[in-house]
Amino acid sequence: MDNLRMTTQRKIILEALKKSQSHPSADRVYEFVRGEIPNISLGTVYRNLEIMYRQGMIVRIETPDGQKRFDYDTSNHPHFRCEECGKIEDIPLPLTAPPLDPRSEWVSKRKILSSTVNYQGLCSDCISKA
Amino acid sequence: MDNLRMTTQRKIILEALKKSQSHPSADRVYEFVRGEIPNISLGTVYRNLEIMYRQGMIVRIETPDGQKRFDYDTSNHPHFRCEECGKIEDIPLPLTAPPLDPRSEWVSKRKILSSTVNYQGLCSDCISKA
DNA sequence: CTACCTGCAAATTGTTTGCTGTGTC
DNA sequence: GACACAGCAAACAATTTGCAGGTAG
Repeated sequence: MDNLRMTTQRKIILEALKKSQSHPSADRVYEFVRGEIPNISLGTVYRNLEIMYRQGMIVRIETPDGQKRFDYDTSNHPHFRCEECGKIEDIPLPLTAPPLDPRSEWVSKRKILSSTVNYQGLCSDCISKA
Repeated sequence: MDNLRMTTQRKIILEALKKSQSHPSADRVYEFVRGEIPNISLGTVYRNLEIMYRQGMIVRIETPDGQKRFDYDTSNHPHFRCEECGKIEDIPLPLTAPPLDPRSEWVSKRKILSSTVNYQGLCSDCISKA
């Protein structure tokens, strides 16, 4: 039941993510992949992104505009989101969330598994447009 | 055009958020508010949450389960999300994202406006259930 | 009195799912 | 050859929007 198959579709979807710097939405991935497999279905794209996400093969990013974005890079790295155009970029600096003191009472009652850091602002494109 | 009115509905929605510790979704806010104004419409709740969010009166939180949550506390504080039950809690510790070095080339090309820190794991309820 | 706002319902948007045939391992 | 997976379309869930009447300032 957990036996993954590397179908042509899955391979190309993963490839699309790998090539893209832009953390595309399912929709964008669909558009791209249709260049290679014109009759692929949107459902297949969603299904594969979900499966690969659950496998930990890719990362899923929540956004304020209600569309999930996907990232090929599974290393824990911070994202920067442009508040103007919505673009999401990787921040190429080693940054991690401050560690939670395990001796604190609040922390000791919970099990902390992971953390994420995000920055927002204006990207270089949107700055030069303004 | 940016002239806000404090209608009964808006007041009660804000009140509901203020009372709630649980970072409710629009749906939950709707349920609560119906206790006071039985014939309020869900559209009104959405409209008001959106307006108040845009005014900076409240905070909107993205979640992996595809429902936005809202927070009365607009101070920049970290959230903890339980991966089991989806509950979102405020972390009562002074924690901020690491500052970005403005001298770095990457940073200098952008305008950083804000940052958020999030932690994920298991809440105390879900630990004791396991 | 003037727009902003409400309730209602219909429309959109993003995503999921049931079905039936297919291709991977 | 079994069983995960594809395509297709219909179903869903969260949120948005058009309209006509109501109300705060």
